[in-house]
Amino acid sequence: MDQKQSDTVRSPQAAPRPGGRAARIQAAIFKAVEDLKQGDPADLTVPAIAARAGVTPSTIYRRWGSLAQLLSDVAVKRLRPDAEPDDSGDWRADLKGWLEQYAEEMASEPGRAMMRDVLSADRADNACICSAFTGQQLDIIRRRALARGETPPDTAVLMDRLIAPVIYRILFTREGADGDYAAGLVERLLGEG
Amino acid sequence: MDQKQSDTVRSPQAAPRPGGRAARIQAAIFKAVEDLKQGDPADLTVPAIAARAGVTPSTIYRRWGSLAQLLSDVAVKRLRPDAEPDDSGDWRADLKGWLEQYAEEMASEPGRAMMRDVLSADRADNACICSAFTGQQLDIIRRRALARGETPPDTAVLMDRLIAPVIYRILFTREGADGDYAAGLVERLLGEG
DNA sequence: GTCACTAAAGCAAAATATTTGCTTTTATTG
DNA sequence: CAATAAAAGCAAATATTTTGCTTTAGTGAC
Repeated sequence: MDQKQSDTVRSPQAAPRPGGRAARIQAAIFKAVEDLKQGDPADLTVPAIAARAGVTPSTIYRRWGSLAQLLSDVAVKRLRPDAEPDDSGDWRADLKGWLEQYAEEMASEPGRAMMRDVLSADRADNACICSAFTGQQLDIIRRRALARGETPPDTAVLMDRLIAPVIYRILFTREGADGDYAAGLVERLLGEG
Repeated sequence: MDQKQSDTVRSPQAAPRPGGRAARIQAAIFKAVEDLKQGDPADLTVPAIAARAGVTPSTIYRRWGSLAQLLSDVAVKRLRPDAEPDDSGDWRADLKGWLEQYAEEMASEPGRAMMRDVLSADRADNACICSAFTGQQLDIIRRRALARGETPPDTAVLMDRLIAPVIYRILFTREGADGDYAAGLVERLLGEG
């Protein structure tokens, strides 16, 4: 009861009826959001998105409940990794390269916007999903290392020592986190013995 | 131009005209927010806050620009530390105790709500301010240690190794961060040599 | 295929929230 | 104690969100 309409709003990802129309409309709405994100942020409203997607606003309110939740779902979709981390045979180098790129992406204006969107959703699920994506990428690097008989740190340690500081600085400080900072984190972690 | 009214909205903290009325009204509005936070979150609207504070909604919109910005300012006010960390003479113990308490506070439902509020503001300033508060508390502990000729880690290292992981887990994972987790972080950091 | 069934979309009216122009009040300054 | 200007009040104009009801279109049984 603390969540308006909580019983009628479903996650659009796992629609119980994913037949043609629902998917088509969701795609149109997501595309409209992407398009409108290019322009003035003040124009990123539910009525504007609905108009551009050729849909009525109540469709959006009924499916997502709020603009924040819709933006959050769009952000998660875009944050889903589209490729595995590079594999050079040297997991330390791969890890450093991957984290540098991750930091730069997240610190960029679009990256920051996506994080804000994910975090301002009504439900907290999406933030967990993003974190899981990140963990999966790290796991890929770790598994390769393990397969070669090496002993990379646990995923939890990587999250605490690499991901958390990068994200914290982006969200909470003016300095942010660039590639050099990220590289420094990896060096400090791996150079400890 | 990318921010509606950006030229007419000031930070209420640093009002250029802090004479009696402005302060009185701000206090009434902050109090109204605190009060309404007790009840159904759906009732935490600008008109409701204005009504309870005995003020017209346009006052709030003109001063803060949006509900999100107002909630963010309220959260920062409440996040400002009200006391120095305990001083037992043993900075390691003080650090651990302080972080345990910090983690519990931030992981609590009110703590999470405050973080969400701070991060969903239009301006990013408030997040930086919160981080600065935290840094100041850590600095107090560090300075005591330094005064006794000890060598605590740099503040930046404490932020990366202790604060960032706690906050990250609260924001992005289901596990969250309890006192034990926080204590473990301190032990890992200090137990390294 | 066609039919019944139901989830989801459309539509439009009602309810809320936000913005804005103008007036009034009240700190601040000299 | 005026003059000034910042901030608040008021109310009308906009914009948004919510809601009840109707229509459309996937799904599964026959």
